[in-house]
Amino acid sequence: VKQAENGRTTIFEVAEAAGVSITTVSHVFSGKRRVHEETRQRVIAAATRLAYNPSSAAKALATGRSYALALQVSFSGEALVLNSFFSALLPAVSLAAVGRGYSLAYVPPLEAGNSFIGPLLNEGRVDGAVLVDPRVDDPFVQAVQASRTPFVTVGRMPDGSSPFWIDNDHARVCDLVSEHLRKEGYERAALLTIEAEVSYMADYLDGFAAAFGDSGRVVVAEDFSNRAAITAVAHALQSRRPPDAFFCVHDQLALAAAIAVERAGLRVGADVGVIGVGDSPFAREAQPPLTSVAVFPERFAEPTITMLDALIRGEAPEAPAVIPVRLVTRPSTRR
Amino acid sequence: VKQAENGRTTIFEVAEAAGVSITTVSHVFSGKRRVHEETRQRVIAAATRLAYNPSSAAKALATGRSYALALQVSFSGEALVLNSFFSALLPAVSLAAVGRGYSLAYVPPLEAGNSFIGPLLNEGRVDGAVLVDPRVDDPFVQAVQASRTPFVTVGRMPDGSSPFWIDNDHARVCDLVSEHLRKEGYERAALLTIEAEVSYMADYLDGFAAAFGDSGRVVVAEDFSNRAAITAVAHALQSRRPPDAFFCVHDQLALAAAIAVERAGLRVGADVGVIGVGDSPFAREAQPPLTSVAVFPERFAEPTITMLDALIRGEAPEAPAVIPVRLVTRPSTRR
DNA sequence: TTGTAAGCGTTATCAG
DNA sequence: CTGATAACGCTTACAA
Repeated sequence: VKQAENGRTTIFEVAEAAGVSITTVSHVFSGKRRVHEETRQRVIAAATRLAYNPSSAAKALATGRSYALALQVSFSGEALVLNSFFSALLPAVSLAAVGRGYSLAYVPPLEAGNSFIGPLLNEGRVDGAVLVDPRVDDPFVQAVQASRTPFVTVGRMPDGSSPFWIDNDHARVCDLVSEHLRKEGYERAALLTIEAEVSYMADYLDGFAAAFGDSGRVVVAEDFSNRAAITAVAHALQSRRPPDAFFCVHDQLALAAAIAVERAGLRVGADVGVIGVGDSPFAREAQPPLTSVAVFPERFAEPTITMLDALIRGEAPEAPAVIPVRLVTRPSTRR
Repeated sequence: VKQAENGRTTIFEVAEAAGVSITTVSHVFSGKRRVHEETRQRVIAAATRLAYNPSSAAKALATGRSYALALQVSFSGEALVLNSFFSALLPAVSLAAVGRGYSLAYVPPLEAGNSFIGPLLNEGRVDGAVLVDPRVDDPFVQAVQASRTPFVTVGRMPDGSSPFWIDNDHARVCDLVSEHLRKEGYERAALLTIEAEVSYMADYLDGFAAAFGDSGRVVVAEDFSNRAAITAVAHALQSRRPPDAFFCVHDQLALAAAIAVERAGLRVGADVGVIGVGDSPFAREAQPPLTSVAVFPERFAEPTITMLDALIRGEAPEAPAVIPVRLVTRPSTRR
């Protein structure tokens, strides 16, 4: 019988202790074939007593699977700091992955030509990837596609190239917002957004145009900073027919918009409505509290992992999932 | 010669194509022994042509190392959302890990008894762990110690049980703050903090006591929410000798403190100084802008991975690293 | 400077 | 219901 030199208990030792072959031990752990209950108990007992843990490396070599997934977010820096969606998504996805026996490797945004993209994908370190807010020109996204690694996106591929995605119901967001603003009597809404090549930006542009048509107007901030948004909003407020409401694609932009409105000597709510997306703590605790469309990052976890797991195992994945949203009304859109 | 059935190029195919043994191919890639330059070139050429990538699973099985690290943060939810330090730390650490050939597995905060803690650590999926703001009673932290997995902490173990850590220079934070407040003429500073079993909380309590002695006072908020902090600060301001400055252990608390000060009819800066830690975008863009002690999460990455790598390889790690901080003065502490 | 061959600890294919 | 045994694709003594 083989003895472990490095201290690890091996399948051989368990087999000997239980008086069975390693084949049986393997099957007790994998559940891939029936094992007589009594035998099973003996094996379990022996394994427990010897503190046996199957080596993931050996399993990986034998099966060709690593039982690890990669998760990448396309942005970092302040965009990440200010993104409460991601902060909630990451633990949830990780937990769901772990619940399926996968570990979750976090991949930072990588620059083109980064020499670590290849190894990660081509050395068989991961079985699949979760791409959050993917951009078509992202080097990692391209490498994932090139290496034929199964992947699921959170948010859609902007070019519609992948049918495997989970996304917020952005269309519904637009509907909820437009309906609410109308009901409150706002007439000249503007969409406050930033330039970014992710799918939901297009959704908001389309949805906003559909809901507001020519009466709507699009204001683009340079980036996610307060400074940029304040400048953009201030500028819009000085125009001939200034907007009387701002539909902001992110709470962070909404906060800035509210500040700009007040600096212009107008009242948030009574004069100019401000509404955001995300329902972050910042929206809740702002002065005045901001109306926002709540999204639920935790709900992405299970569908995402389920879909990716199916893809990896070559099974037919379920249809793309659209996660519901909810409007939370607060004083920033009350007249 | 073995042929790959699953499509992967193996070391055997490269060896044959280059007219050498697999041993030589192995050494060309690992660099663990000299290979004649000409031979080396042939091997590289063959490997490139065949798109060879060494199987990480096979490598792991042969060497006993997984080339993966785990990173865990002890908190989640709003505490995580509001923590810009972590959002910057994660990509930086991941990049540094990847630069050393490791992938980085994100481990969510796990509850005691979670059945996935064991496998992750005992199946040899990771060679080491990074524990961010560890708490002594955290199940994962305990499991890491029990499994004898090498680990480095970002922030110290509250019980001082591990000498392998990287931390902000919290003592210096206290010095900078007290010196600054004194210079600006504030005389009755209060420390605004929350209850949490992480090392830096103790640092601030100690540092504050040392700097302000009996003239100092500690105000404890229930949690990191604005509501809790506002309540605590409002209460303190109503006391007999109200503080004339708040030293807040986090920018998030400082923002709330500023709100509470204004609601009490006092002016931030002129009447009551407010100073935070983190120098987050929120501090920068607040009204008035908040004085804050800047910290540099990106600087944690290299020292952390270097230390952990040394530990894993059984080498002597460098001394604990203390990362410098910097005071950023803004109107919230200007009289 | 290079090669041979024995592991590493599983899974999976046959055969009983 | 259970076992032998050949992969899986590397690393690393040991030998030349």
